[in-house]
Amino acid sequence: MSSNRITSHDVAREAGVSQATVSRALREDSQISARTIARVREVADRLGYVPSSLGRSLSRRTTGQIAVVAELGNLTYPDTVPVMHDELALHGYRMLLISESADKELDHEILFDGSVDGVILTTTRLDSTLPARLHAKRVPFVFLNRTARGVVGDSVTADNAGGARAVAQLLLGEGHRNIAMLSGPTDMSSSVVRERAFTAALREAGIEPGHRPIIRRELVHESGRLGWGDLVSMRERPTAVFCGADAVAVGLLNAIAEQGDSVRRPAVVGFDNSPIAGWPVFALTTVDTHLRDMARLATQMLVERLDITTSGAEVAPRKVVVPTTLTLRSSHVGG
Amino acid sequence: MSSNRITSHDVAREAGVSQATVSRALREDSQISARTIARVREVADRLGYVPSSLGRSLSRRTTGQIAVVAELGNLTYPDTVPVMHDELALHGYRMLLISESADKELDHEILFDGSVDGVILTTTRLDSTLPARLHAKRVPFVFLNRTARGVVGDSVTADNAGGARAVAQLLLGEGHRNIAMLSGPTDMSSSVVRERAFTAALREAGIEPGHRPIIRRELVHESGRLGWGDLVSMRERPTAVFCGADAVAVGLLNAIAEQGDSVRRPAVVGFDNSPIAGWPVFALTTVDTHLRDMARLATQMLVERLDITTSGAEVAPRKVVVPTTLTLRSSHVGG
DNA sequence: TTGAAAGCGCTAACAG
DNA sequence: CTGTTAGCGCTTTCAA
Repeated sequence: MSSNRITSHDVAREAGVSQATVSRALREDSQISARTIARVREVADRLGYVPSSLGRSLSRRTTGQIAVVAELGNLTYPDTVPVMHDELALHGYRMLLISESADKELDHEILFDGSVDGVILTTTRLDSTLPARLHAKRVPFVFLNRTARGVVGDSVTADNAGGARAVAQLLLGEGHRNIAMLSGPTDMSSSVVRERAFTAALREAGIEPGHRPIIRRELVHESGRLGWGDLVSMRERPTAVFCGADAVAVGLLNAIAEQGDSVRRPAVVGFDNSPIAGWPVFALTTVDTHLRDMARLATQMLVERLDITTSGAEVAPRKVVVPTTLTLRSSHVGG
Repeated sequence: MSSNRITSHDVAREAGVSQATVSRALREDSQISARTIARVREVADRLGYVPSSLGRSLSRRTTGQIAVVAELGNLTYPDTVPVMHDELALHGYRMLLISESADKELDHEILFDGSVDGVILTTTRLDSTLPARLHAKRVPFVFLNRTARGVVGDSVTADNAGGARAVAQLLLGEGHRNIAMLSGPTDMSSSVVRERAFTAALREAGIEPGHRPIIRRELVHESGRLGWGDLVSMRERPTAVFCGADAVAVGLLNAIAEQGDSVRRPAVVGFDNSPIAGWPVFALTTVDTHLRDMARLATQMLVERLDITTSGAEVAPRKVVVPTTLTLRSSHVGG
């Protein structure tokens, strides 16, 4: 039935002050007398008053909320989301986690209906219209490890090209001459860059097209399993495989494990250095993208952007590229 | 500078109707003439008008938003969150994902400040004050695979006791007589029930206390690794280990793998049947709690509860217990 | 079928 | 230091 919500009016009446005074006292806003503050506080506590974020947001024209668009299936983000959450809290913002699956694009209505002050994009595809729509609606945003076609915006990206080149050199140095890549979709900026740099490095080393087959799928566990099926059916089976993400590499290693010890395992290298890569059963050699650092950086950039926007100033978008680190374990030696 | 937001007033002016008519037309609310609806729609689209959820929520006294309190470290929830999201969407609700870490309890302010209509609790500890506070503030909620001490509320739980008993029988049937348990914290309802039922089953089978050691830690990967350290230091090393969650079992198997093939591996059984349990490298025998079904059920219960609350009726809390299924793979035979 | 007006709970001038 | 008064953008009577 009736909404039992306690409002600032209730507190005001009970404390014998005006509603505005309650509002101020609870925010320690202007110079309200210590006595009044104490009294209002006491009454508010006693009544269990919690200010309505709806009323506040509507009145202030700012919500203090930031949306993080993340993909649940992605193994890397249980790591990064807490970082963003804490960094946002540090600056007085609340995090709204928007979960997105690769298959179905969300309507994203919540990003446009005034529920949030800004957005961190971690899943955006190259041809997504989302960034442009955010731009048109003046919703500040930042890309984390992604970019979109023809869209200007703050971004933090790993040095995907450098990482991929390092992998190429590692594998070539180990003597491999037939190296496959289990790459990601062509509309995923990070994956495209990795693939391109990797291919280029192999080409420069004189590896022929037939000896650098590329298979593209979503960068998920299942793709690694499917990839193994593709590899074994090749006439000359590659001796090494570069996976566009750790999730794929792990799927591949799982598929191989399923065959038992009979098969000769190719060298396998991943990308991301997600926690699972370090699990002894995989001991995955991979490229550390320092995602937690990237997440913190992206968050800070968005917060700064929010300040800039509020102040009415104009500052050009900033693009930060974070160096990667090759992380050697044992999967890059075949078995 | 100024907030460029387009409001229903802007649309009204442009369409030559009143603001109220815009509101109605866009909701196809009362009997607005088809012509007016069409015109308003056209103008709204052209102007890129998106209704403010703040204004709507404040006016309606209901937000259409449901918070899901989940733990990011938990391996099971990338599976369940999409289920809840879709089920909520089906009923016209939006999901707000609140990430919680085991270490630091969030302030949960957002659950009380009018931002949401209801809450799904998936991480609550036995002695958490959260459920009681929600109850006091009349915020409808439902427990998913959890309960709290002395709190009445709708809940969906797995038959944790039945599952644990099934594991005991399996291990006893395999001839084990010295069975350890890597259990969870004593303030986690699901874990407490599993441990209690398991211990009882072993006791009934005449297994002596010294042959059913229990080690309690958070139900996370790291605990499995630490647990292996504890096990190897025992005078009579257990031949089988029951883990309170798949995450622990996987950590344990990882620790064992680290030692190489030299060690005799104990039988290992997990709980949850999270996707990782099915990975060939682990082939984890475990108890399927059918978490996706549970998640759907919990969501439906909350939606019903919301309807009940709105209608002003009184319906006693419902407790649903979902049967578990023992899922045999190969980890329950030692090596 | 539509408009005018009140109000959801808060913040923010403006007085005093 | 505190009260009064306008809104923030929407929904919802009540009239017309």
